[in-house]
Amino acid sequence: MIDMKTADKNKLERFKRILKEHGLRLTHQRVVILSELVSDDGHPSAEEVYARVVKKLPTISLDTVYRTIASFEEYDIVKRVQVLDDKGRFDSNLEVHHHLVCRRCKKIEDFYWPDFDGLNIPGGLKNWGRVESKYVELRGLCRECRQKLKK
Amino acid sequence: MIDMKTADKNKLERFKRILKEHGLRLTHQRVVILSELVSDDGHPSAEEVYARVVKKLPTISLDTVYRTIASFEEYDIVKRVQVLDDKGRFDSNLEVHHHLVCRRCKKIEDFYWPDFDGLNIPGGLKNWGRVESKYVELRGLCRECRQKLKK
DNA sequence: AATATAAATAAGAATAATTCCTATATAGTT
DNA sequence: AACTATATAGGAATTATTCTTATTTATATT
Repeated sequence: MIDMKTADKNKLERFKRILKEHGLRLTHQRVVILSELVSDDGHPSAEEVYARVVKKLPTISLDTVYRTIASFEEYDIVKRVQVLDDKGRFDSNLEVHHHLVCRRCKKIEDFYWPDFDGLNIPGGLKNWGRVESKYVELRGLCRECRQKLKK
Repeated sequence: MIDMKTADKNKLERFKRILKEHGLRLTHQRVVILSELVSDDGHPSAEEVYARVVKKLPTISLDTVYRTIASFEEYDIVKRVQVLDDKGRFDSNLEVHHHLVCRRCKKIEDFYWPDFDGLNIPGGLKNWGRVESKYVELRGLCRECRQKLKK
């Protein structure tokens, strides 16, 4: 907390502003959950966030973690990531980015791809409706899992 | 079944070949489940497949549907699709394709995007591991849902 | 600083999706 | 037609998530 990165501090400030704007209370639980989310870029699940938060707030309930993250999602404070046949996970990186997913260990890594971001979507999609975001998922085997499978 | 499209017939033939190759039995249940999957391009969930299959095989169990689809996945007979905070759904379209997803009604529509398929992934990803597939998800509001929200 | 009150929380029950267990049935082989 | 290993049905179990309700607490008000 003391050595928090500037970017993380900015996220916390933005967070507090959003709570105020929407008349949401600045509870101890919300602050701790958000801090854990912004300091963990490993796309943790609700259970994983709970495991970390409970060390600081021993009486917190898992439900509070779920409920809190759900409201963070609603106000665009974090985003949900869903990888095939895995539980829901969360991401506090709000920049336009994409994911590399390992099919074996389910590790999720962020990456940036401006060439893709600039690509126009196929013309034929015009009358589907309104496309709001474009997301790429690259799937494969991460280096560690490749090594393990070779043995 | 009588008016099955040629493409669907081919899928059934490929399916039978795969079963044989792997020493899997050609059960009545597997044939019916596969038929429902190939004739439904709406990306049904296991429950939805079950609801359709049970009309033809009234004693089939939901577990058989799950188990069967899981083995279909294993042998690349169908693919799993996972949309944010929705249940698992299945896709018998085995061509390289991508998805349009409506955030409101969760409808999933296939689309093709050769310009994307030809794009090289960022060089910096070289040492992540082995990327095996590239998948795009366009998210937004479908036309119907846009209309409904305007009212 | 004390009080009021609406919102948030903790704890556990409930639900939904999926998987496991086991006795029975059956596809493919002999 | 009989054999045997695989697959199935049915229900129990598990996992992830959400709901219910009594209690607590953040914030506004006094």
